[in-house]
Amino acid sequence: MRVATQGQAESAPRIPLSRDRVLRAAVKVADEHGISALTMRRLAEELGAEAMSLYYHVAKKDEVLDGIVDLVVREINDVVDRLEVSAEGHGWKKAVRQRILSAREVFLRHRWAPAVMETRSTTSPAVLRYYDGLLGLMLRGGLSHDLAHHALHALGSRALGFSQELFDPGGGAADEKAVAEVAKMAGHLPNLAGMLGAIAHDDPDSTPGWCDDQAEFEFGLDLLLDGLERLRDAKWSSRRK
Amino acid sequence: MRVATQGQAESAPRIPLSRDRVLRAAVKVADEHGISALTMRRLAEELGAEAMSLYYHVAKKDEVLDGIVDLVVREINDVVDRLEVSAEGHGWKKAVRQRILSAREVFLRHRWAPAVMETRSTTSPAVLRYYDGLLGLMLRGGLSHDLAHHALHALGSRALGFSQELFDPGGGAADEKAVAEVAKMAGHLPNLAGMLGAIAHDDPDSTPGWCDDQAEFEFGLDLLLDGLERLRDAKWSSRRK
DNA sequence: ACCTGAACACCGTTCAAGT
DNA sequence: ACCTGAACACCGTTCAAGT
Repeated sequence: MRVATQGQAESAPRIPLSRDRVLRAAVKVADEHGISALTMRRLAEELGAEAMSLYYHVAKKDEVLDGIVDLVVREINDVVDRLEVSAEGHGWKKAVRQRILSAREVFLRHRWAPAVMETRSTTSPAVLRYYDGLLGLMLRGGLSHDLAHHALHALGSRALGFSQELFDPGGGAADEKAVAEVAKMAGHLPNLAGMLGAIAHDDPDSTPGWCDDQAEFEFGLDLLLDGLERLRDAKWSSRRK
Repeated sequence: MRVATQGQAESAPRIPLSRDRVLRAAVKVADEHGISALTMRRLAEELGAEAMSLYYHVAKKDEVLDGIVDLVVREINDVVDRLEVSAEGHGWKKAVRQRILSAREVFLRHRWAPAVMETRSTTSPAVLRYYDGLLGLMLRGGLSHDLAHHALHALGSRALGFSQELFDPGGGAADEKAVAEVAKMAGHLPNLAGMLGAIAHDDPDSTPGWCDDQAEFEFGLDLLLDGLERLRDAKWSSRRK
C-alpha cells in the first residue's frame, strides 16, 4: 500500500532537465559506478529521460566531461576559499601545503576525476582560479615570479592534489599485485626484492599490502616545498641565456 | 604498368600474423595516427587482415594495450642498459638523472604511451625491471632502503620520464590557449596575469607560446634529486611510529 | 593451426517529428 | 521551448564455419 512518502522512487520525473542537473547527475553516476558507466544512455536513465534529450542541454559528451571536471574543481575552490591562512614569511609553505592537501581530499571523493581531467583539452576557468590562488600564496611568501612559475610546473598535478602512482593505476589492489610480482621474480629484481625485505625487517607490522598513499604523497610534496624554500632563500633567480 | 619493385604496397599479405606482429603494428598505428585511431578493425587493416583474425593472437583489446606499453618500456630498458654510468658516491644523482631523461626521450617518441600506461591495471615486468635498476643506482649512491622507497614514490611518473603538465593535456597548443585565457580573465586572475607580465618583462624574447617543457621537467626532477641527496647526507631515516 | 563472415550488444550522435 | 523514436556509423567481441 502506498503511504504518504516524499515520492522519490514513485513519482520522480517532474522537474525539467537542465545543463546543471545533467552535470550533477553525471558526477553522481561516475562517483557511484565509475567513469566507464558514464554513457549518455545511462546518464539519461539516471535522470528519468531519454538519451537524446540530453543533447538539448549539452552539445556533446565532451561537454559533459568538461563540465564534471569543472564541478569538481569548483568544489575544491569552495573548500580552499574557506581555509583563510596567512601566507606571510615562513607561513607560505604551510599555507600551500594545506591548500593542496585540501584539494586532495576532494579528489579522493571523486576518484575518476584525475584521469578525466587529463583527457580534457581545455583548461577550465576553475583550474585557472585555483592556480591563481596558489600562486598568490607563493608570491606573498617571497618567491619571485620566475621561481613561482617553475614551482607550478614542478608540482605538476601535485598542485591539485593528485600524483601518478605507477603501481596503482586501476585504483585497486595493484600495489599488492606488484609486490607479489616482485616476490615471484626476485631473482631478476634484486634491488626491489631487497628493499621489500629491508622494509619488512624494519617494520614487521607493515602489511605487505603496503604503501601509505597519503604519507607518500606528503613526502613528495614536502620534498618539493622544502626545495623551493631553499631556492627562495638562496635568492635564486632564473638562469638567463 | 607493374615494374619489379619490392612488393610492399602491391603484394603484402604473405607473412602470417603473430602476437608480435600485431603489437608492433599497434604501436605504429598509435604513433602515426594517435591512440584513438587504434581500433581492432583499423589495426587489422594495417596488417592486411580482418579484425576477427586478431583474436586468434590476442584475447582482448586490453591485451594489445598491455602489450604496447610493455614494448615501449622494453625500448626504454634497451636504451638505459646501454648507458652504463657509475653510481658511486655523488655520481648517483647524475646516473639517475641521465637514466630518467633517456626514458623521457623514448616517451617523446610514443606520446600516447603515458596516458595508456595509466589505464593499465597490471604492472608490466618491464616496468618492474626499470624500477629495479633505478633503485639499484640509488642504493649504490648511499640512500637507505627506506629513503629510496620514498624516493620512487616521490618521483612518481617522473621516474619513467613523464609528468602531468596540467596545461598541456591534449598534447597540442593548450599552453597558448591557457595563456590567452588568463589574459582575457586578467581581472579575476591577478597573480597569474602578474606572473605573465613579469616574465614577459624579464625576457621579452619569450614567445607567449611559452614554457619549455624539457626545461621545466628537468627543474622539477632536479628539485627532487637535490632534496633526496640532502636527506641522505642528513642521515635521514624513516619516522617510525 | 590459422583465418573469416555474419551477427550481437553497445556506443555517440543526427534528424525529423512530436508536445 | 523542450523532449523523443527511429536510424546511422562505429565500437569490441562471440561463434560457427571455412581452409
